[in-house]
Amino acid sequence: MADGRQTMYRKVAADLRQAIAEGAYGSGGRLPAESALAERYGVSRGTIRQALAVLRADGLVTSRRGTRRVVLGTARVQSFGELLSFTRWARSIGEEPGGRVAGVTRRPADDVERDQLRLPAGARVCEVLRVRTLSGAPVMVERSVYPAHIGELVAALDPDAVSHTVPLEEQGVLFTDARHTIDIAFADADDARLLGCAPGDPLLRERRRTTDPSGAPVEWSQDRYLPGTVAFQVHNSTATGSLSRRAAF
Amino acid sequence: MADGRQTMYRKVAADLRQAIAEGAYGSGGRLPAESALAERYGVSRGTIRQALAVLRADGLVTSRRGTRRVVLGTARVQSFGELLSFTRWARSIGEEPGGRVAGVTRRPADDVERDQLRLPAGARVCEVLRVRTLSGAPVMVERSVYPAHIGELVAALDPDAVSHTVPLEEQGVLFTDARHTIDIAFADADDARLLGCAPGDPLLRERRRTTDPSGAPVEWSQDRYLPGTVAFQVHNSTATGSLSRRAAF
DNA sequence: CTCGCTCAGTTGGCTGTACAACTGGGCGCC
DNA sequence: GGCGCCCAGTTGTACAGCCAACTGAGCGAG
Repeated sequence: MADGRQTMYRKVAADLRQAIAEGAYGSGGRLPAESALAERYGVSRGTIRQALAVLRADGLVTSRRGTRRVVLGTARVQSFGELLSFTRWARSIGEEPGGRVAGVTRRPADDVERDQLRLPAGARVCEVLRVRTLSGAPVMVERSVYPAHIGELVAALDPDAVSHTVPLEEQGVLFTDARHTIDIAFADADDARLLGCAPGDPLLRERRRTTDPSGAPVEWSQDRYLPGTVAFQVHNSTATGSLSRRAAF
Repeated sequence: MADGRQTMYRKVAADLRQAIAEGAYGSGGRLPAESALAERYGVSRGTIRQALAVLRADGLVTSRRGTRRVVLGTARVQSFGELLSFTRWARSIGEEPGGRVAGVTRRPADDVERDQLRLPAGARVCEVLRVRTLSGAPVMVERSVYPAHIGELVAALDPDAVSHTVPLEEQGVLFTDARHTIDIAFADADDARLLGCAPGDPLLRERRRTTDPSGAPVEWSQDRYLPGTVAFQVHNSTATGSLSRRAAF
């Protein structure tokens, strides 16, 4: 995994996460005080607070002034990489992912794409249509739009390659931030053909804009899942919020 | 709003958020250095970093070692209260929310409910079925399950009350953490009758478990939206993640 | 017995410091 | 002109300390 940088607070967070998952404090139980953890791990209280902030953002523990932290749940949380890459996600849950490129189009960007990818007028993009499978069964259709210079890298990959994100990262294209919009769409002719459903059938749609470390958009993708195959789960709190409800356009 | 506690880092975050929304740094532009902001606001760099962590979690700015922060977008982000309360959300986007209680049931909790609300065997719950409207048009059916002691408070409210969360908070029932699971469901007879669609029509489903500051579950709700009325939007990054993809059961 | 107060314990907020890791641009060498 | 090196600038990580705000339990008054 790429985020295995060894800092103290990451190590503490990972250790606490495992302890919680093993039920060391029970569900609904209380964590030791920050000062006690600081002594146990031999670090300052600030470092412990940094580690706990990670767990709080993941929805594993509460945090309230005046009382010790409470364990909220023991849910396994996915890393950013597992969320972004269908391949990594599938493997992390023990499924065998597959994929097949069903079409590559090079064309001028439309208005939405220029806005999302922050491209100048007249810029060209590369769109990849792809069906993704779990254990051989089609599950999702992926329409990814890339700026031309990244699209060339994608188009050069093996059409049967299981993962696109992994080779892209090896070529220096990094994904660090993503904005997801989730709603319902209805299958068009391509969707129906690739997923084996009827045109007009409902699909769970995830539109995603991904950016690299410098904040430059690198991908604008629309994924359509067959109902009953995946669900999206989010945690938020008064302290850390990243989910919002939007009026549909 | 309830989260208006005046701390320095919140004030700085709010000020920077507004400046970004007004385009003071441009989209894709660079923020001043932390040290410069610290001097401008007369606070320490640590406080500035706390404020910037808020903006980063909201997906407004990047953060990368070695270079100044980059403005990712100017999206308006909802507060936790606006997300949790349909009423507050509707008002924040200038729509007129409405609601009508279509049924209240008191019964023993089933297995899922006992698990979600962390109730002992044999505990009873109160289920409220409710249709929500925007400008008079039905948009969503809400099935909320409360532990008995909270359910009594809800049942005592005016059936035509627009908001349930606001009076609940006034009676000391606070919502601070929530876990959302989003997928597709199909309309049953109740949904069809209340929303004016056909049984079997697809609906965007949000299941939500909400907890209070002490970590005790206070609500287990299932909301079903008509397609094309709302979408859910999430931001995540390698630094802060709260979204995950789940295999459907 | 019950209610209210006090108090130790705990987390939130803020300051200040130091060093490590990294970026981007400028400078000089070739 | 093009290339690589160096360096100032910037953010990340960690430490230490202080006070404020709040919780929960125990104690005492009524």
